[in-house]
Amino acid sequence: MPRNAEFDNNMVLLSAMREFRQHGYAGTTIKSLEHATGLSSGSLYNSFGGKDAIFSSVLNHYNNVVVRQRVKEHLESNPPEEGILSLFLSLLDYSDDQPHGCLLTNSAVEFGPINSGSQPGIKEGFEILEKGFQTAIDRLLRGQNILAGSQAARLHTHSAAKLLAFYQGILVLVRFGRPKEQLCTLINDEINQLTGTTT
Amino acid sequence: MPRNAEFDNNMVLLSAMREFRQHGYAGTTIKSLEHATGLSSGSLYNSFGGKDAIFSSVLNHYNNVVVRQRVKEHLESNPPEEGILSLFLSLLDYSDDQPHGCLLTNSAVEFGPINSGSQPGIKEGFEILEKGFQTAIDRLLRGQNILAGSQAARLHTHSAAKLLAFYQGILVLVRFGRPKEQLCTLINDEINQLTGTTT
DNA sequence: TCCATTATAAAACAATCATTTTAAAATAAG
DNA sequence: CTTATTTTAAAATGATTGTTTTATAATGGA
Repeated sequence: MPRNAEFDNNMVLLSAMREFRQHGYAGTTIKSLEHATGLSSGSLYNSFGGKDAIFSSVLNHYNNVVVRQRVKEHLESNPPEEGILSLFLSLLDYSDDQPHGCLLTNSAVEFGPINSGSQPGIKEGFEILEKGFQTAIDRLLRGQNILAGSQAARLHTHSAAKLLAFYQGILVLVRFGRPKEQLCTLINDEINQLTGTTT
Repeated sequence: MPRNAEFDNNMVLLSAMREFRQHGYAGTTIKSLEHATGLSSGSLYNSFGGKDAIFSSVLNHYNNVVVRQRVKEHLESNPPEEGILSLFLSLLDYSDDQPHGCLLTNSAVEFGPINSGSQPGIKEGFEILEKGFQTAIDRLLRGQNILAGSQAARLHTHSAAKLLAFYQGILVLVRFGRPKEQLCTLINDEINQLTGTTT
């Protein structure tokens, strides 16, 4: 076989990811991807395919290096109540001038219920998140010796979905530009209420 | 003065609103607006200005006929706990095949923290919502005879912001296409937990 | 009626879009 | 070294973008 590519595939995906997170799918052009990645359109089309395919690869990469990483680092750590809290607080870890926002949230909103089916990575990412929340909650209940079926357990029936909703809401507010301090206290309040003993 | 316009301004704004809610700002073209409104681009530019200006008018109209209307109908009604619940449940009132999503949520996510400043209507809409939540919570506390500064009151310190976050999260999940039934039980759980007596 | 002013529709416009083609440069295998 | 194959960069392509221009139709005020 002749000639090897001159670029690092992961680096290119990372650059493209930043671009899509900031400007969305429609707002990102091939030209802006050329500039961001340093590759010419020829190389981009040669190694990834069209814009759709690039986005698919980016989304897949995002699920692997961001979403799964977050779940593993926070939601599978001990103790679960601290992990859940630190996961949410990690959403505020961005350079103060421009929050990048979540590619899953942004894409789900941009594509809508009809077109989001064309990007399976969105649904996949949501499932990774929700399952992560579920396992954390399961461990939380077990740690508090709460019997399955009890009233205390019933309070946590849909907690995974609730956490997912709260998660998406926070990311909308992050993307909207809410001050970090506000979101920080907001998160502490909400998570402590969920994980704390019945106060 | 000569000749009057042949169209109803509010009808045109309503059609354009549907288009922007479904496809976003970037995903909506002048051609699609021509088709949706029945006007030619000439008329659109003549009466509203460019695409930006059309979107501004639509956003303003959305705040007036959707957001303020929702706040007035639900959050200023009695009793407040029922109003808050019915507000959230009203987010699920759409024809089953295609939820339109919230123009504020969608726009905040699409524009991002940098460009959203160019559309003051977004910030304005968020403020209308949050103030509505705040007044409802104030009335709720007063109705429950909860003293300001008490521990019970402290539980509700950031409730308005929390409700706003939950509101945005639900709308992301709506836009993502989550089944209504799931979101319905989710909403009932969350709001009852907030408004219910301390269980 | 006549005219000044506006609304309307269609054509025209340049810029930008995603994508393809072209041709030159590069390299692993023989 | 050769050569077949691939990467790469730049130019070219056709479609679509937002916007402007043009010409025609319409109407309130004099």
